[in-house]
Amino acid sequence: MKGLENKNFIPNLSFDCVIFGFNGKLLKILVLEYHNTGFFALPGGFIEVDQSIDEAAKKGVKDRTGLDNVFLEQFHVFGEVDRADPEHMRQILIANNDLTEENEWMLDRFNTVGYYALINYEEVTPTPDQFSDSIGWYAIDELPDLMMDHNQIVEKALIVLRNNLSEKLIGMNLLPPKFTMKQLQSVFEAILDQKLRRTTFQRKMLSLDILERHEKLFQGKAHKAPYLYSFK
Amino acid sequence: MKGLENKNFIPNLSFDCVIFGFNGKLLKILVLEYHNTGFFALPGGFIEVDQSIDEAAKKGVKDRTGLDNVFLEQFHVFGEVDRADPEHMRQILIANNDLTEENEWMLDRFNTVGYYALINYEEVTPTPDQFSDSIGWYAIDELPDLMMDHNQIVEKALIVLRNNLSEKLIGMNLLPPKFTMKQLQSVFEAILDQKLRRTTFQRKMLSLDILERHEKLFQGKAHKAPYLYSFK
DNA sequence: GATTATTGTCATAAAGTGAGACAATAATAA
DNA sequence: TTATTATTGTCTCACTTTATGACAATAATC
Repeated sequence: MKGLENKNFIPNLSFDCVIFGFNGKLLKILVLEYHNTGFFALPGGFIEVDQSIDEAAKKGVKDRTGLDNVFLEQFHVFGEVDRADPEHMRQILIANNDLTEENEWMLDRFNTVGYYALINYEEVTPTPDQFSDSIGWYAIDELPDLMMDHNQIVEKALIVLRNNLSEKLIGMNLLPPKFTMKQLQSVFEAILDQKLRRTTFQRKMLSLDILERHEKLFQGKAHKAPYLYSFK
Repeated sequence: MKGLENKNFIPNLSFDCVIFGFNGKLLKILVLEYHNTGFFALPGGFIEVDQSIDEAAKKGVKDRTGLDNVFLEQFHVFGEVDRADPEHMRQILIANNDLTEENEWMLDRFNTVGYYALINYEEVTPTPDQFSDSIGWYAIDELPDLMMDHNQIVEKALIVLRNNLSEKLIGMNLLPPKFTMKQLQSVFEAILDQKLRRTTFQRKMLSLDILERHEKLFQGKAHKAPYLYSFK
């Protein structure tokens, strides 16, 4: 199998990544479509015997997005006995001519560690993995039916993201290094799925003392030019 | 091996539990001491092939405490390659006369799912597992050196507990079904490791509308008797 | 029956948030 | 060149929440 040969993986354990991006309007995630099966799935993979789970997930995100140094955090382990139907994996292996004896371990029960990543949408070149022929951005409320329990994994990731948004101040990971206050507000609104009050939002963000204001203004629109900010 | 024979476990994956209790003054956790090795460790175990990770952890807590229906939640997966020194496990197996060929899988790399539990200290009868000769409560700031990365696991559990305390309102799980406002405040103070203001705390708790006040008062002290409350 | 320690509640001050007003200004239209 | 438009940065005032202290109520003890 391309890419998996000569590697030793830990059995019964995988990782799956909910990779969030923001296109200026909508919160989106990266979804793979597998060859000839019509299955949609989250980007994921297995853990090599001499690789930490974090390293494996980090490499997974790098391979699918080209990005290094991304905000990436595990959020939950999904450990139900029958969370993954082995029949799905069988069909994927068959579609790839990979249903060999040495790959049978992939049909076993799998526990998976869920990770979520926040990335700068503009910097990404999505790249399919060896099983899939397409990878693309899907708005969070227009996801296709995903394999196994991947829709639930996304749900849980969203809950955790919403909880951590204000507390950990991670929203800026979805934006370019320099951004306007309005862009930042849009990120919060997209994630929380609610409108926020402009003046209150601005006052709060500034009071947190985490933003650096740059004198260089963002111009090009027919109105007062807003400041650009970066994360301190 | 007593208790493990005839069972099929998932390799390379375990769980460990940080079981919190509150004795009225201090926040404590349950720690095991292993036979003849002097090793201290968190209660934990392996996951059977037809058992979810949650079920395994739940059973682990039941076996060590006798308690069912306990607040129990996973908080982190520890997946570093060398987080567990196989030499420790080897010594434990030797001390138990269990270092057989069929137990060699226990010497392999292990990823572990960390759980934390909050229990009513008074209801517990701590029970050692088959490898350990003692189990006992240790104050959170007087823990012995634990095996492997178990001290770090406790650290992380504490951080998560502190974060979730106010948000998820889980503090009452450390108390008997009926408790006074002062007891509840003591729990918060022990977990957060800081003094809280009595009137503010009381007003906040009552405003949350999660407590039921009972007319039956707690008596026995030389002052006005406080109300008893229970969780709604 | 007075004393003591602690409780339940209120009063006031301080801090934080909601909601709108208004001047400033970059591009566009006149 | 000047007026218009849309949006930004900031301020104000009302309202809500939190901090802090005061005080009466009361169960056991002296």
